[in-house]
Amino acid sequence: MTRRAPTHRKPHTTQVGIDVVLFSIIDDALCVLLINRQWEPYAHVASLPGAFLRADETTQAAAQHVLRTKAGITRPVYMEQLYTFDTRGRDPRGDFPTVAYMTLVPHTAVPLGNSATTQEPHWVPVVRLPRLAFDHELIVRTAVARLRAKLEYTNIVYSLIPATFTLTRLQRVYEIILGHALDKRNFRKKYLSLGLIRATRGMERGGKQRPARLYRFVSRTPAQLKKFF
Amino acid sequence: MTRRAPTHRKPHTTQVGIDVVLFSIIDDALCVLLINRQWEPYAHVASLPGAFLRADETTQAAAQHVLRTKAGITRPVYMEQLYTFDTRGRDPRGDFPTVAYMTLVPHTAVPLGNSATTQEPHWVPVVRLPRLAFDHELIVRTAVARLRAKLEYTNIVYSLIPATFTLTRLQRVYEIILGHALDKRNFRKKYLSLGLIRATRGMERGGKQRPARLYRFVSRTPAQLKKFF
DNA sequence: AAAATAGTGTCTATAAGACATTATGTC
DNA sequence: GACATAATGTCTTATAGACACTATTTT
Repeated sequence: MTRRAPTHRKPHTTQVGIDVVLFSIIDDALCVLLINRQWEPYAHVASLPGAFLRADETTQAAAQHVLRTKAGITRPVYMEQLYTFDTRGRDPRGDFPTVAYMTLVPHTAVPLGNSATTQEPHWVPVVRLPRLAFDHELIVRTAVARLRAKLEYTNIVYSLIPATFTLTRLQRVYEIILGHALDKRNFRKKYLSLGLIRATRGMERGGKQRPARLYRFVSRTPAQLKKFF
Repeated sequence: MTRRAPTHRKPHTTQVGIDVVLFSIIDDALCVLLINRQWEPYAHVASLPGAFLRADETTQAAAQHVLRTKAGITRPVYMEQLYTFDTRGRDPRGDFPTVAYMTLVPHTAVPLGNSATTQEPHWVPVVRLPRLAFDHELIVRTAVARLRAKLEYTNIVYSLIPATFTLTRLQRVYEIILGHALDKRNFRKKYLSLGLIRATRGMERGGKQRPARLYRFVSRTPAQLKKFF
């Protein structure tokens, strides 16, 4: 930021929006958390949970605040800034930029149920998006694209699955997000060679079949990989 | 953006910064355009050209306006939104977010020289950055990382070189930005196989040696590639 | 033993990387 | 003809992708 010449014009200020795209895998579908708007504009239309940036708050803190108050998420999850949207005419109240964040949580981490502050949050598969308020469809599509891309060269799936998981489950998550089937043997060969996960001593029982070995991520913090999928 | 409940609190508004990282290749170095600040804070310290977002202006339009007024760039160049920075304490005048854009121009497109509005713009190799105002060093580093990454899977180099160019020159640009040497035969084999560029009938004369064939990009618009470098 | 999913290896095709010589201009 | 850069191809290695059967548990 460069300071302007000292003119006498009052500096322009604007509201800044914060929107959060919260992804989770539910019932073998990539879902996004939506709420129903209560007031105009777009009353009763689905939208992303969001807020206005408040004084002395960073956009990241604001996004975390949205997660807490709108989705009841308190545990740390993966979160990254997605993009700052400011298409003209996105909001009938006037133009202002909105900083969108993308977050990932295992579905077990999200308490659902309506409360006074939660405005009927609900999960919707991204392939069945309803009409969304503002430019939120664009935001969701951008987030899906980012998620798919990042899946290929980072380890961020760790944030979508429980601490321990079977390789079949991990592969399923990849298939759900990427939208196409993967070869079982190639997936295992490649994933194990990355060194990101390690076998535990546990087995997943409960099915009517041979139990599967449980794995876990060596590290549950974001990492970039040279080569991936 | 979700509208808040109709409280009686006045909505918070803030200034929004716009900063532009303008890259060009000059004298075989990746350079960034800096200006010298005239006023506090950080008077006489180098900084990125920037501005405050004005009323009824998109961030992209604001970035383009900065390009025009601070760097004299009128021709279309490659520009993309980089990231929105809002680290605490970046600006002693208070915290507000700043939307950074990254743009690329061939050095021939940039008229240099000081004018009333240009505050001594000058090109500085990114490997020899001086002290920068605010969090501009972080912004430049982020931009360099983005540029390097994008070089590998997009065709955006077209915006850094003249309309026609030799393969040696193109390779040089890649080497300069990536920071390491590339094999001549492998580079040509791979680049030509991508189908992004086409040989012209022209040759580059002027040296004391065998003239080199001139090529040009088939399309000078951004494109994503499946595989690249 | 039937059902259901777990788990495993080879072969082929493609891409990446190392590497040196000949060609064609200018002076 | 000396100089300077242009232009070109092969071989090796690594990675990606296709592909099918055996193993282990539950009921």
